[in-house]
Amino acid sequence: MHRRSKQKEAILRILRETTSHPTADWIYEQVRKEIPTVSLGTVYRNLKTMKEQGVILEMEFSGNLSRFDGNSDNHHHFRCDNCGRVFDIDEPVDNELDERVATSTGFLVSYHRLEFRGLCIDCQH
Amino acid sequence: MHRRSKQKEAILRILRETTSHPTADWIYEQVRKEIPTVSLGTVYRNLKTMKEQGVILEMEFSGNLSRFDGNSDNHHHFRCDNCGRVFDIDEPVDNELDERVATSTGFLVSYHRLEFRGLCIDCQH
DNA sequence: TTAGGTGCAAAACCTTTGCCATCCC
DNA sequence: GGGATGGCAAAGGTTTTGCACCTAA
Repeated sequence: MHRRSKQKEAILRILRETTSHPTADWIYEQVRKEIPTVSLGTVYRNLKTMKEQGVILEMEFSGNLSRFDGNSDNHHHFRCDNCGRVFDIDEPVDNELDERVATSTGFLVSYHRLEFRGLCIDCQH
Repeated sequence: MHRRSKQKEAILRILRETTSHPTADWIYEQVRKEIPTVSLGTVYRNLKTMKEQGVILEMEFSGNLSRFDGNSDNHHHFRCDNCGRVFDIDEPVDNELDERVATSTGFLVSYHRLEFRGLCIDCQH
């Protein structure tokens, strides 16, 4: 079914080694340092596959380009409106919220995403 | 400074008349019904301007295409993972959350966005 | 052996932009 | 009149895809 390849493994490792929520292109540049012949298409293909398998998280809510997160646990993000960097926030996830919304709407709520916006420390001056 | 045009007024009116959080292209199609010569570029230009002025909200977190919201008050959204529709959720906004995160991170937190995911009523069967 | 993965390049998509005509104020 | 706005089309940038070749199982 799923085969291993050094490209796929490099992509996942690089994603897990950083906390910077990189874009596909950034990941491509990093992979290229160890596999110079890798193609951008391969990076996109693997990111898409891993996202569908729940191995990684695609952050669809962070601006123009998609960003990826090697940690697929449910956690929150802070995005700086000035420099665009994304940080993990360890505020606990409130699952009661999902239940309240499920009750009031009749929808089946599986999870929620929380994104804080503002200015990071570096950009407040 | 800012002049009026029937294109701009039509775009804003259409956006305010719907609760469907449309894409730029959907808005373009609607505007075209009353102004057949309108161009997609004009729709994008005006959406961008209104977004910068805070008149409308761009929902950057809803999938591949941007979606727009004629209601710029702070409120939450539910996105159906099956049909992709976006609904407003009237769960109250918790401003304490922003303060907690500000305290623990040192960031300046101006607001947060909350997006629920799951299946809407129509897609549960 | 062979289904799945890769590289490459083209295509597809969404969004922005330059240029010139047109319209408001 | 003169700056703001629009129409058109081309450019830009990101993501997807078709195809021939390669490779892990």
